[in-house]
Amino acid sequence: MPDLVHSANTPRRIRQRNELAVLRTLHRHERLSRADLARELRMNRSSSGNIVMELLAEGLIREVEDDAQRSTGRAGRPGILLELVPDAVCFVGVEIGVEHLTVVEIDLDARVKRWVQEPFDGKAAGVVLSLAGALTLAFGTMAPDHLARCEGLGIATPAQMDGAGKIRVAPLLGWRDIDLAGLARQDLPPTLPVMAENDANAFAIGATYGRKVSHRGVTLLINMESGVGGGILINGNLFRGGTGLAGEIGHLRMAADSGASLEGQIGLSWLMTRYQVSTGRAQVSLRDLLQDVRDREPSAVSIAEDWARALAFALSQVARIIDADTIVLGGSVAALYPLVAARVLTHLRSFQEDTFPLPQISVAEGPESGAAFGAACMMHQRFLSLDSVRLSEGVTPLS
Amino acid sequence: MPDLVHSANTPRRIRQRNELAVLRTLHRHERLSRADLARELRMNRSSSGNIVMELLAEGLIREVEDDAQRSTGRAGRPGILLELVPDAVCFVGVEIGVEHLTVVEIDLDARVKRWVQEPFDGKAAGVVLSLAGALTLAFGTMAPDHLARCEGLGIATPAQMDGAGKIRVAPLLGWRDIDLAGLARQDLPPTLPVMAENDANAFAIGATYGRKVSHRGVTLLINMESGVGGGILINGNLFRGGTGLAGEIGHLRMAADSGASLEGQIGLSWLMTRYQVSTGRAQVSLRDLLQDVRDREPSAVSIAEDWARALAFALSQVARIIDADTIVLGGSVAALYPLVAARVLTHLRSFQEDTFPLPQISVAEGPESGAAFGAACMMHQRFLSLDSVRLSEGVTPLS
DNA sequence: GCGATATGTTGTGAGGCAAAACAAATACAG
DNA sequence: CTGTATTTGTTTTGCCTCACAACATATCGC
Repeated sequence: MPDLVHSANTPRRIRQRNELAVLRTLHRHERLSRADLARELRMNRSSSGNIVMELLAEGLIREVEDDAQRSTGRAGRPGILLELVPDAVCFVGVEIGVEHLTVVEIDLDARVKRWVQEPFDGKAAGVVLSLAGALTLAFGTMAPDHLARCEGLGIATPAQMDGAGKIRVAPLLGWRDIDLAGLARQDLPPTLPVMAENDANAFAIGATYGRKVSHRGVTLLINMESGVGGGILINGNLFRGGTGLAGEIGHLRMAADSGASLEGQIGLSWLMTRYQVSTGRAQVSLRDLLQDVRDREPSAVSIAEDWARALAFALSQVARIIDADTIVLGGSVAALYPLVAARVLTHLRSFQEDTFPLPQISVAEGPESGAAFGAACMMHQRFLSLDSVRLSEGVTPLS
Repeated sequence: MPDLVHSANTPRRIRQRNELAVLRTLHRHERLSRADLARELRMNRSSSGNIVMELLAEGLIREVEDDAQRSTGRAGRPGILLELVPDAVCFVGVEIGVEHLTVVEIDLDARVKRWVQEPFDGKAAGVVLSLAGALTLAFGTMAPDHLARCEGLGIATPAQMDGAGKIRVAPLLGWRDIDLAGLARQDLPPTLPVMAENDANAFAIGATYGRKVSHRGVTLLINMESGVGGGILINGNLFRGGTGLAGEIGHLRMAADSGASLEGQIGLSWLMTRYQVSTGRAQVSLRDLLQDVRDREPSAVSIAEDWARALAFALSQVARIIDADTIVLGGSVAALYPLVAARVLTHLRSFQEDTFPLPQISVAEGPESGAAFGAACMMHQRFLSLDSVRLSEGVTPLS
């Protein structure tokens, strides 16, 4: 976060800020001319032209060849559209989970170029083997020139992180006090930025990153699997909280006088256990439960109703505190939501006063939702921020 | 909020940023020399000297005369200490409450120069009379040259505000859809910045503003009177949420299957009602209750215990979601906290896993806690931000 | 008294943006 | 088809801000 007080503002920094502004604007709007950029950023055409010239030379952007776009209908000389060069750089996200290693590679457009997953016993492997396996899966088959274009590695793990990015404790993996990013840097080019992040937070970043909408405002992401995690985004930026645990709502209490946690009432484990009891079958799956709910099977509907009520309670608690205007549900259990959306909204309304605005609720979909993708997006976001390594090239050590 | 994308960065803006950085650093550190400033802001001594020269000419800062400070013990020429000129500007905060009008005036050091309160029936008065009364109380006795130095008016009311700063609805006052700041501007110099804010949010700003500590991190403020309001600060900046209602925890539900709200279990009304019932007395006061708790009067202790438990539950819910590292309790009811702090912490610990760090809890004190003071601080903060009017002097209308 | 050290000030140079002027490319009117 | 209006991209000029280096100033310690 660029702190007004602690950063000097030199003429060189102006240029860096403006270059980033051009890149970010181009990422948002896909294709713009130099004049469009000047209008959007409220700078002179001469300035935008100058900055564009530099970015063209760096190979980060290019002029669009497509002549179909040229006929604009307006009078005047048509502008030359500019766009990001997707393959100019790449970003890799890795998720070290309890059961899988997942690797996602995205380009400068933040589009997925590669998705790899392999089974993995995170608890048994230990830190060193886990990391080695993840790095091999990520970079093992990558050509040297491709690796050289990599501008960031993000690592997501189910761990509590401290403010400095070190793992405080990861119960599911049995880890404690580990500087995962630091360890990874030892086996990678020294210029490659590496960051580690909690998997729920990474998921939160990824779940909204591609979308044009909802970059503005407060978004709550909830990831529902066996456990229930969450993350909060404020104006598209991750809100980590005082100790990196913001949004971790799985252990939210359902009442002062009850030991029940949210995770225990809307998580996959609880759903499957209840479904198992109600059907009497030994083998049950989420897919079956969903079908039974669709078929209005009474016992399944009852389970779904309880789920909806617990979810609505949690959402109302969170909405009351952070006043989120958008809520995105992810994880396999999220598939249950569309079947009971009306019930959730009814409960939500009953928990709030009439004047309190209800948030928009949607379900995350597609392969582009997951902690690995989010970790890659985190590095993409970093590349387009003032922390970018591109900016530190010119620093000279104090003599 | 300075948006990287939507603001051009001109050489002129560098200077503005750096002037602000000097003012803010001086506000934080009280007294610094030019060389100190250069080190702190990582700029050249010549630059800091140049900026200081300009600020001296503007009359916002001055050189300290006090020669006692000069002997530093170190070798080398001692620096000339600089400090803000407190009376160079002033900021006024107004609280239009249900029962009182309150006005607070602070100086550039953010110290209280004036505090006025008068009884008032907000519900009966209506918008126009309320505002007129508030403005008269604030500016009626102010000399013209003093008014000219006023650089901001903040208005706090018990109202839901939208993102643009307009009142959506204020149930306690019976108001709806009112642009309070706009109305106030009509009767004031056009250059005077005016902002309206929810009283709980204003309180939150004020409760931490003076302190050197806790400017960093996430702070939750809770104001407990008849009602219970709250506000969230992230790195010293108010977090308003998607619709300006973040931190409004008074109506937090205590359980999914109960209609009880937090306000109904820790607010002043509930405390007094229960105390009244337990003592059988017709007239009871908070002061009496506190004394009875100190005297270990069993029924009073029981009330306090329930209060502690409900408070701990609410704090644990909030901590789980926003991961606050600091909690500040305010309002008259907060006086109960020191008597049961240990109980609250015990409950809080029982609601959380062992690995979850507990926040620091403290009680706001002194006249410098209140919505009016907070509203004044909000304008002080604005003066030292990029939104400051000082910066818009040089803008030329587009030709 | 003298060197060491730190501060404040001055002059020079480089980097960045805005404004204005100009060349290029298109639409439209006649 | 020609000329005008309009918009874009480029070039030139000038101004502003900062960093750097050099110098004058002030204090401490020997």
